[in-house]
Amino acid sequence: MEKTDAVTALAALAQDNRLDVFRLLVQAGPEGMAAGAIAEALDLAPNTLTFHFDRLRMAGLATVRREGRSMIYAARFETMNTLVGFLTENCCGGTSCAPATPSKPARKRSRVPA
Amino acid sequence: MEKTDAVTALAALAQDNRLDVFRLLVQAGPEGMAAGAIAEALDLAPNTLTFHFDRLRMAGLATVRREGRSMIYAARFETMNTLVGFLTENCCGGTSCAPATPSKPARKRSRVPA
DNA sequence: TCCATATTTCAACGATTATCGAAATATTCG
DNA sequence: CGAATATTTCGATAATCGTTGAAATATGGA
Repeated sequence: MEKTDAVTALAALAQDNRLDVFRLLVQAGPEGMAAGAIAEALDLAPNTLTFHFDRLRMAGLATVRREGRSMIYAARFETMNTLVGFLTENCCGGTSCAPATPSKPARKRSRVPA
Repeated sequence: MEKTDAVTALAALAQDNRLDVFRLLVQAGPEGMAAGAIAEALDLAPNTLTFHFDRLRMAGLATVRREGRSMIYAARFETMNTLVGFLTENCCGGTSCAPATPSKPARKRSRVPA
């Protein structure tokens, strides 16, 4: 991930309403949510919402698809994970840094002992 | 973590020079770095840098301490980790989210928060 | 004390941002 | 077709942002 992509993604999340939208999408899961449903859930004007959707989409944090009259938005989880990795890159000069970092190489599920 | 704290932290990271500063601090580790050293490393005017440090500090992403004539800034890792947790809260409605490609069994990577 | 170093404060400026209202576009249904 | 629904586009506006230059503050050393 390029730095400018990271800045774009962070900027997309760094706004009250947009963060609400994104978190709602995250909770909605891969199936996403109709723009109208989001507008109602967050009490936002539809045109304002379009503006925010654009930002999220440009940042690679959301996708759209049309379904009848509705536009269905969904979170792009992969981008978010990449972003997190970018932030913690070379953390503490490469040495393991004390607190519970998500960049840690996560314990592998132990194989079934022979 | 409150939503407004998350927005503040994200906004603090959502700027080219500030993201550079933060990542430099992350890589510098808990001991931190002198303002002057950062200014030199990133080629930024000292007053501009002070402005950015303030943002990072207000967002809880950095700390300062004086050491002689220098101000030593260090990253606050805990805040960053909390922020990441906030973003992925209730991911996919609590069910394990299989990101992006449902076709492949997907390599194990980021852990799904409980 | 005086001087150099290191950093901060302040006022200004152009640029970007989020929101609004009104009008436009796309889709479905009768 | 024409009406209703769902969303987007456009133009305007106030607010916030990042940078600059000049001046101020704090520290350590001669």
